[in-house]
This record gives sequence, C-alpha cells and structure tokens, in this order.
Amino acid sequence: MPLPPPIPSNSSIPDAQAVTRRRILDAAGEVFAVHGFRNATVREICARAGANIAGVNYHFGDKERLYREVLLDSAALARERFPLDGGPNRAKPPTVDPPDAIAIFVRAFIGKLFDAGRPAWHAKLISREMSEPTGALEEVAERYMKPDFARLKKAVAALLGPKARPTQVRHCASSIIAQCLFYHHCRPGVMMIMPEQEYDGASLEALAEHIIAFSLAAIASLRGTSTKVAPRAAGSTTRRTTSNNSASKSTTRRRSSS
Amino acid sequence: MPLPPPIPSNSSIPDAQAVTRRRILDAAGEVFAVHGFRNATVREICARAGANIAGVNYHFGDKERLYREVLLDSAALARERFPLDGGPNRAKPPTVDPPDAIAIFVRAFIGKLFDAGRPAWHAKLISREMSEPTGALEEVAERYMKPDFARLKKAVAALLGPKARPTQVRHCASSIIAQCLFYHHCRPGVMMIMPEQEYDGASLEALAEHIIAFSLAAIASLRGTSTKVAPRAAGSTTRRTTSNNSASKSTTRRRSSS
DNA sequence: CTTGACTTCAAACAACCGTTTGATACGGTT
DNA sequence: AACCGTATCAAACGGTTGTTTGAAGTCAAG
Repeated sequence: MPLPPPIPSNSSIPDAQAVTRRRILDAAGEVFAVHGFRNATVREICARAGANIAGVNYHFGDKERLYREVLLDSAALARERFPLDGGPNRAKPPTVDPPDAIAIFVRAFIGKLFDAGRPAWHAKLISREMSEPTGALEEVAERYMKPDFARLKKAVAALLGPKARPTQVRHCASSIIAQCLFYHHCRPGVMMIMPEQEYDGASLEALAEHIIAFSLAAIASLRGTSTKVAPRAAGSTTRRTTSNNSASKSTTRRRSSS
Repeated sequence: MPLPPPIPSNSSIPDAQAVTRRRILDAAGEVFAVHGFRNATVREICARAGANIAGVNYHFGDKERLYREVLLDSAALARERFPLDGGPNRAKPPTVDPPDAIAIFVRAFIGKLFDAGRPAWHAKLISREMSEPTGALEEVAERYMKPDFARLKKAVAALLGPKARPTQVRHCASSIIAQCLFYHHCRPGVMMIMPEQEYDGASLEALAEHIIAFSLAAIASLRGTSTKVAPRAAGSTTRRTTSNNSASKSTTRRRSSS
C-alpha cells in the first residue's frame, strides 16, 4: 500500500524543498486568480513555476489542498498589506471616532481590492469564491471577514445611535461593503456600461471618497429612525421634505396611485 | 463538404423540432446557472432535458452558441417578468417623480435577483459572467443593462440637482446598483458572515426598503455639493483629521488639491 | 565511495470532455 | 408503396484533465 507523499515536518531545511514549494504557490495564485479553481490546470501552474507536473501532488498532495493554501496565504498577505483597521501603527487603536473608522475601512478596502501586486490575487480568488464556493471560503470568512465586518458594524452602530436595531446596523454596514465590492467584482460589466470609469489611483481615490461621503450622509440621515420618523440630514441643504418618497412603505402595493 | 446543421428557418413547424430545442434550452439554463459555462457538461444538460448527447450540436451547433442563446433568452424573460421601469402598464410612463422611479427600480431589481423561477437563472448567469466574461455579456450589456442604467442615472440626476457633475451622478447610481447586487452575488459569503440574514419575501422587502431609504437619504444630502470640494463628514463630529491611515500611500499625496 | 532519504523528472494512466459519425426511426409527399 | 428531408440515437473519436509511477538526480552523512 503506497503511502501518501511523505511531507516531512523537518523545518530545518528551508532551501531545497521550500523554494519550489513557494514558486508553485505563487504561480498557482496567479493562475487560480485568472482561471478559477476548476478551469486552472496544474500543467499551467507548474509550467509557470518552472516545476514538474508532479510537483503539485508531491508538495501539496492535491490540487484542492494547493488551492486552499493559496487562498489562506493570500488572505494573510492581503491583511498584512491593507489592514482594514488602519494597522497596528495607529496612534489610538481602540478609540477612533466612527466616521474616521469608516473612512479608513473604505480606503483600505478599495486599496486592497484594486492592488496590482500579490494581494490582488486574493481579491480575485475571493470574488470567484463568492459565485462558486469551494469549501475553502469558510476558514477565510471566519478568520478574516467576520472580525472586519464586526468592527465596521461597531462604527456604524455608534453613528446610528443607541436606538438602532441590529438589522439596520447590519444593512448599513452591508451597504458600505457592497459599494466597495461592486466596482471590483462587476468590473467587466462596469467597463461595458460606463466606459468612462477609470481605475487609476486618482479615480479610485475619488471613488473611495464618494463611498465615504455617500454612506456617512445616509447613516447620518437614518440616525434615530427605527422605521420612519423625520430623518436628520447632515449636509448644508437639509431639505429632505420628508416627502412622498414611498421609501417607508413596507407592503409596496399602493403608491398613491389610481 | 458537409454543411453545418440545417437549422431551417421554417417557422411553421413548431412541434417536432422546437420542443426538444426548448427542453435543451431550459435544461441548459439550470445547468449553466449552477456550474458555469465551462464546468457545465453537455452530457448533464442533455440528460436533464431527456435528449441525446448529440442534440446540443444538432440544434445549436455548439456549446458556446447554446450558452449564448440561453443568456439572451433568459435576459428577455427576466426583463419581461421584472421590468425595472415599472412595466408598460404604469399610468404615467415618462413622468414619475424621481424618488418613485428609484424605489421602483430597486424593488424590481431585488425581485429579479432573488426570483426562484426561470429568470433566476439569468441573475446567476450574469453574476458568473461578471467574474468570467465569455463574450456573450456584451450583447446583454448593450441591449439590457445600458438602458436600465441610463434611466436610473436620469432619476438620480434629477434628485442631485442641476449642478451635479456626471461623475457624481454615475457614482450615486452605481451605489444603488451595488447595494442590490451585493446580497445576491456575495450570498455564500454573506451567509457565513451574517447567518441571521434571511431571504424570504419579507426579508427581501425590508432589504429593498433599506436600500431605498439609504440611497435617497444619501442623495438628498449630497444635493448641491460638487464632488471635489472638501469632503464634509456627516454627523456631529466633523473632524476628519486626514489621518495617518496607511491606505493612502500610493501617488495620493494631496486630496484637497483643487 | 557507498548509502539512503529526499526531490525532480518524463512518461503513462484512467477518466472525462465536446464533438462527430453513421445508422435508424419518423412523417409527409408523390 | 416508395421516396426523402428531418430528427434522434448509440457509439466512438481526439483531446485534455488530475494523478500516479518508477527511474534518475541531488546531497549530506557514514
């Protein structure tokens, strides 16, 4: 009975084995990001890594386990490069005022999504993992996404006030994340529908500022409204007229019609 | 020289040929929506349609052309079932006030995305087409997405006022679409990160109402503010210390340039 | 030099894919 | 009945996939 590949736990030989292992890992990140898990071929990965076809199975045992390691490795790298809480070198780790926390979150998120380096693989991989989860998503969600989302919710809750219901907090936090993810994930469609949208540094910065302004304005207006009640707009023009905007209807049937 | 499959334009024989053609088309919609284009197999499609394996090539010539027809067919069906402008049976086709137009758009969009019937294939197919465009996306974008997006932009522009720049209008319209798409496209991740989110009719309705309220409040607050002026934070604490977050590292030196 | 654990290599394997083929069954026309 | 264009069928083809195999190479220790 043939044993599976040895995989020695000998951590004192960093050179000979680890170097091709890392090369395969990096090449796999590129190929998986471009083609997805199933459409990527170990032949292309090994060719790009300059390794033999059997290298994947020898070093990782399996195409799926290779993908798992690629995903987790890129997640760790992305968090290191783009910490969504501003990083450990911030002055006041626990106590930043909520608008700043949200602005930091959005800027770092946009930066992470549209980075051109290795962390960009992670964004692509996660994007594909959303349409077609492979089981490796669970660990990433638990270790990386949940804490970030909880932090964002805390900032949103502080802005919405103590009367905000958890559902409203979750919806508002989701709205922020949604705006960030849209341009990245729907990029092919966005490029067709609005070809004037660009993705250079300045355009992405303007995009982040829009998302921040849009979201902070909305949250400020929603403050204190459990479901209806007069909202409190933030900017200078505080008209809002509490008008017939049919946005506070629930059964969506009648709209002041016939 | 063997001719390609005949594909007679004889539209007076709706029975014999058209029935299996339609069965294959429907089965392909299901299978493509679940597995994507490349991972779907014509064997599974034909098995689910009760047809022979050669049926795809006989009736559609190609797996890719079958996919193309599935995508366009489902797009037409989805537009028919969930018209994003409220449909042709509205009382006042051209002149609805902008908040109502946005509310109608969001409700129809959410309904289309989370429908359980045949149009739901279309949402899944388009979602995959975003991560991995196959060339068939172009026609759908031109025929279906562009007009809907233009209509949404018009409503947003009316709310933002005459001084709004096109970039701001586009960003705000994109924010609305982004919020709608997020829950559908990131559903696997959303279910892991916020398991309390449900997808029954009432939850989806509440979700649509949140998106409407959030977006209308944001747009109302942004009215009259040009995009590039000093980004004013909402809420009470307007400090905005242009803080030292590590996310603005690239070429982004100044952000209040003009 | 010899040994032996570890790594790499070319080649092959079985399984699956989209597509093609040639035969067969059907249905209306002459 | 004989004919013919059409539709369906089982079977097979060539190609690609992930994985396995056994030999060859590498390199430090004995």
